[in-house]
Amino acid sequence: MASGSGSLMWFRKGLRIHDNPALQYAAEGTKFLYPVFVIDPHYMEPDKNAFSLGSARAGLNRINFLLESLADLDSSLKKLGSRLLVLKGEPSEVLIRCLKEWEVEKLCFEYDTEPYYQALDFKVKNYASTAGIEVFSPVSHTLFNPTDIIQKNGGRPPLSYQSFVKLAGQPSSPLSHTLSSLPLVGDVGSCVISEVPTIKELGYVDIGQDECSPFRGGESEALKRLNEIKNDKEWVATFEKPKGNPSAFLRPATTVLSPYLKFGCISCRFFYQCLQDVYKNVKRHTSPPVSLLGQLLWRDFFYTVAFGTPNFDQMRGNRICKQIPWNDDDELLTAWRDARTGYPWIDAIMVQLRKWGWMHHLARHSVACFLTRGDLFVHWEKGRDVFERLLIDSDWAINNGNWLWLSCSSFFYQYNRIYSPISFGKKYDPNGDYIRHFLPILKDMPREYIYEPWTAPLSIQTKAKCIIGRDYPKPVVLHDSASKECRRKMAEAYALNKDSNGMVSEEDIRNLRRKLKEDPEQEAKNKRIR
DNA sequence: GAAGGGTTGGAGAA
DNA sequence: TTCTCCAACCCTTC
Repeated sequence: MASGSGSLMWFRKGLRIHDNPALQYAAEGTKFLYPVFVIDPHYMEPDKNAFSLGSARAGLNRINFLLESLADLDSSLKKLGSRLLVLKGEPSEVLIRCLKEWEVEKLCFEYDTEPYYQALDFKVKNYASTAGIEVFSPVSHTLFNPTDIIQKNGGRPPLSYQSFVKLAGQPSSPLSHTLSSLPLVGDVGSCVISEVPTIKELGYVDIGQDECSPFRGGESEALKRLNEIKNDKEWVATFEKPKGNPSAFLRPATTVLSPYLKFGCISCRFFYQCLQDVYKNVKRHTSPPVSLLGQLLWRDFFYTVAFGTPNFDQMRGNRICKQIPWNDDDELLTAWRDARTGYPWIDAIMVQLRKWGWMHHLARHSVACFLTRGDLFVHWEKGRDVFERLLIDSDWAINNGNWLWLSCSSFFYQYNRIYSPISFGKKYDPNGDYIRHFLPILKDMPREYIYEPWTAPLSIQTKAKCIIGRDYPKPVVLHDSASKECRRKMAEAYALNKDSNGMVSEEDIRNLRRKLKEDPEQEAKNKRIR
């Protein structure tokens, strides 16, 4: 054991050959290389109790995307004279067993800032150091090292994009070296190794192509997509994030590189370099924060804040999160989750999420605002959970960061700016083609009623073969009054947070919740009495 | 303490 | 398509 002549490359994210410093270091000066991926059954195997097909932690689309990424990685490794060794079990136990059994002197894996990996890596590193195994764990999932930025800022993460950019400076460059071959895989002893499983082998039944994500996983697919983007210089040069069209689904208005960045099928540093190359060759181009390059900076911003903020993924105990007395209403939550709000724009987006595991960022904004501060006043953590499960690109730092943003709990505070579940979508897609595609029950509804079908006369509903209240639900809330009510609640909650100077107790929240439940008219009277 | 700025609101006017 | 107003938030900087 230990002090052998092999290297173990532990893949988790970073599922790529290009710009992979951990892989490159693992392959250097070693006789044997063990490229390992551990399948955690909890993450991958079916859970019948979950609200959608998938495991306890991930929806089927993301599991499938991961399997495709692994198969692509395996195929690339094979071309280089190696292969992916797939093992099953609790990752730290499996890893430590491999380290014990194989002759390994170097353990290499990409550094990861997520709490899950921090805890996991702590256990594995601990064992490696007692066994005298060298550990190499470089930062290559982000452009910058979040630890450095937090240190530069005096130990706390910067809380605005602008202050982050000032601290960040220039990102590190991708590796220029391309691997042409890899060392042989060593003897695996008694460890049970398998090929990358298929979705069926994991215990899932095949679902129709119609019902699943059109985006295929893997480094090859990612590089192909990046290449197409690079070739469309005009598109790259004029990209402005807030101006994208959320209803475009035949040709999405963004790069759809997010799932590939999430799993590290593509290197963000390589992507950054490609964008700079395009910018160099055009007369003028957009700039951060709205440009494509800006999107990579936003990604690093969220990674940095998430890493430096204890309890980033919850309201309680999170010092940058406003304490707000959200409703605990399961009926409203499931109506939203299952695309039954009665607002076609909202429901179509939720269907796209369920089927594709991806939707445009403004569509995400629209439904996140609707669930939380805009209409339903349901806790952002509940919406976060749904996104985390169903998105193929769900990324711990970015998903939580955006829910904090959209719910006006952190980063963004203009709670009066509410997305309308009717006019926002109509602005981009007056005919409702997006709705007709994802909610075919409404496909024959005339365009003047497609965003508000409950206002259509019964004769029109009959003709469209869609009776509201029978074939498609009535709205769960009335947007005009619900959004007004939400504004009132947000104002009250903000006032409480201000008065308490960031020290809002559980009891304060309970009291405010009780107060907000009172009749608004009574509330007005109360104010006058006071 | 005031002023300026904030990737992505809506509605109505020009 | 671009503007102002709505009502007024926060953080950063000075």
